[in-house]
Amino acid sequence: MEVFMGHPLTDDLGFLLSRASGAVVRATNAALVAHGLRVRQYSVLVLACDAAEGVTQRELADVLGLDPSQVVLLVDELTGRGLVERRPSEADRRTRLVLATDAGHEVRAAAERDAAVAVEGPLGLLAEAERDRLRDVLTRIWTAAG
Amino acid sequence: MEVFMGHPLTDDLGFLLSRASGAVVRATNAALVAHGLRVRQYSVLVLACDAAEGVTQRELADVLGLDPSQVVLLVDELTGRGLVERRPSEADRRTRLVLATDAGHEVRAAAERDAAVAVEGPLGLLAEAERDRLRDVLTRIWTAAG
DNA sequence: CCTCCATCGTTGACAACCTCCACGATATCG
DNA sequence: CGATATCGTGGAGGTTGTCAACGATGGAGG
Repeated sequence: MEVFMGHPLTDDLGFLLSRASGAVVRATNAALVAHGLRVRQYSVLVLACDAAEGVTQRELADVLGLDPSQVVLLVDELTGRGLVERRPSEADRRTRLVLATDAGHEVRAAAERDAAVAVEGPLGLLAEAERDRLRDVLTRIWTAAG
Repeated sequence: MEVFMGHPLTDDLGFLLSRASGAVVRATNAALVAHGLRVRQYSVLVLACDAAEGVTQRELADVLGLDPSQVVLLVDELTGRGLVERRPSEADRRTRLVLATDAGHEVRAAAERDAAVAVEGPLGLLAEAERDRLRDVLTRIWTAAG
């Protein structure tokens, strides 16, 4: 593998980004199977759990960078497992608020613990200062891309 | 969007990683359509171009983190467009070396230029020192994940 | 009030991608 | 020679990304 170090491709930030991202996602997914979740669903669950008043599906799509049609399916799966529920909004009857159930909060807490452990593999040897710096850089890349 | 800053999810490195990765890949793909390529094929082409003696498909799979069966299809598409060719290896007749054609080298050079421009959007505002640091961190994440 | 236009959720379709399993051909080790 | 491993290939099944259309609702302007 060292043969490829210094290679034009392995120096490419885009390539490194997707490679690292894939590795972390894989590790997280492996940890989440125990809870019957994939990263995608887990992300929706977390956002629903942290929004006391609920989240609209449009907001979920914007934050996660997904097409609204994907959010529909994700929420469908989560409601099917009784982890979240859709509630009509009184303010805007076009939207449907997604709220986490009690079971949803429990699963989220358990999954969050396992996911954190799994991610220690790829990210464990990063110092806290490095993580902060990485967070900052990645956030800037994201916002710059619009 | 600012509503979600400081949120448990938007602080998650895995989430930020896949979000930033997706943004860069999208931008790169948009730039590559003009050359009839996607990032995946482009990566294979680059590796083939830079290996004067050719690359085995196994090596491609390892470097790119892909299943060997995916590499087959990618090389098929590139050969179909006349950008690379498969040549039997004399040393090991199980393997087939992938080499870039003259047309492949030309397309690679043109695509590389456009891709670099497209990526300036998401990555442009990073200082050179930051890019180096990011490269280092991402490489370590990748190798740590095995 | 009413009309025009934007937005939200939903559905459907299609291409791309990932993951796993199995096979034939070849290499390597004992 | 024989057992085992590796390389490329093919195929199946599930997940993701992207796009177009639709009904229902909201909002702005006449």
